[in-house]
Amino acid sequence: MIHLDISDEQTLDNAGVRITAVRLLIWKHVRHQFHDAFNLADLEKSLPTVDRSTLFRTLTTFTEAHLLHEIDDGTGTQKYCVCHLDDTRHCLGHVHLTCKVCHRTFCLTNVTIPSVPLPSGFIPYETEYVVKGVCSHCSGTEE
Amino acid sequence: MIHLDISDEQTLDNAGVRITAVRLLIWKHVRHQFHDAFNLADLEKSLPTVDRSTLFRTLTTFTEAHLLHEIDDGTGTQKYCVCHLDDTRHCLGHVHLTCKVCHRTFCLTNVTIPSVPLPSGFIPYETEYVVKGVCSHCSGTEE
DNA sequence: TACATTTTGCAACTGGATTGCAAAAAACGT
DNA sequence: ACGTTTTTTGCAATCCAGTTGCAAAATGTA
Repeated sequence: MIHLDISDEQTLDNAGVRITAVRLLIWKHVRHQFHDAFNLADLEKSLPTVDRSTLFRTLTTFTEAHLLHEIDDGTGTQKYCVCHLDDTRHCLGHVHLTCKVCHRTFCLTNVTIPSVPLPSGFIPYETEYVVKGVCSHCSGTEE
Repeated sequence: MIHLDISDEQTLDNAGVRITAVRLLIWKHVRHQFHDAFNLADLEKSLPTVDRSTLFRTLTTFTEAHLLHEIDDGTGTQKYCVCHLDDTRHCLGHVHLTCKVCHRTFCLTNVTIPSVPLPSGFIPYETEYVVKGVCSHCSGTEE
């Protein structure tokens, strides 16, 4: 989870991620350019100077450091999203919306996943809750 | 959704799927061999006489005819499961469990997905609810 | 500065999904 | 039943996202 009042350098350092020129570039980019979930291909397009494998490894590093979280929205490609909340609730599990038209994915950071009764013996670790539909932008119902 | 009291031929016919020798072979196989979710690779292994592309296209045909439903359990490969209930609830959405150890996926056909408040303007179509954890078999808590 | 460690770029590879196309099978009209 | 049309199947090739080995570059450390 990131803090708004500290520098990007501090954010990486706090998360235990060694600072390099490339990592800082990538972090500033995902932090300021992407407002919803993005994937490796998105990042590749917008940062053509950095190699795909480096982007991939950096995303993995950031995810392990809890600067990003991974989303599996069912589109077949792994997506990532900046952890924007200070509390741990965010990364424990929240609802995601994915649009069948524009293929964008959004986090409902304020909605926690309702639990369901599980069969005895099954030990849960994490839950994925994804609503597929059409977003307000694509449905034309935006204000 | 399939009915227990009719023949496999009837099942395909009722679903509007033209009957061929290969389709009947595949249907009998998925219907009687797999008790939980399976993927294309599983089917390939157990039916080596049928080509992968045919299996793939047949799974697509069956899914479109609502004989199977697709599950995205986050393991990275598309899974399928026979629709075992007579009502429409089954294919509308139920909870899936996936085991991090054996990578098997199970349907909780009797548990419907609890709904959450959605932002106005978003039009929902379907919901994916997957609990990742360790199944009773792998956790050693089986009876 | 010299050396050790980590990160990066390149290229190659993996694995699952998917497609073009010709042969085989099934459906159809007579 | 026969030839004709349509659909299905098998094969091979391709696509694409993700991933890895390795040498070069960058960074950290004495």
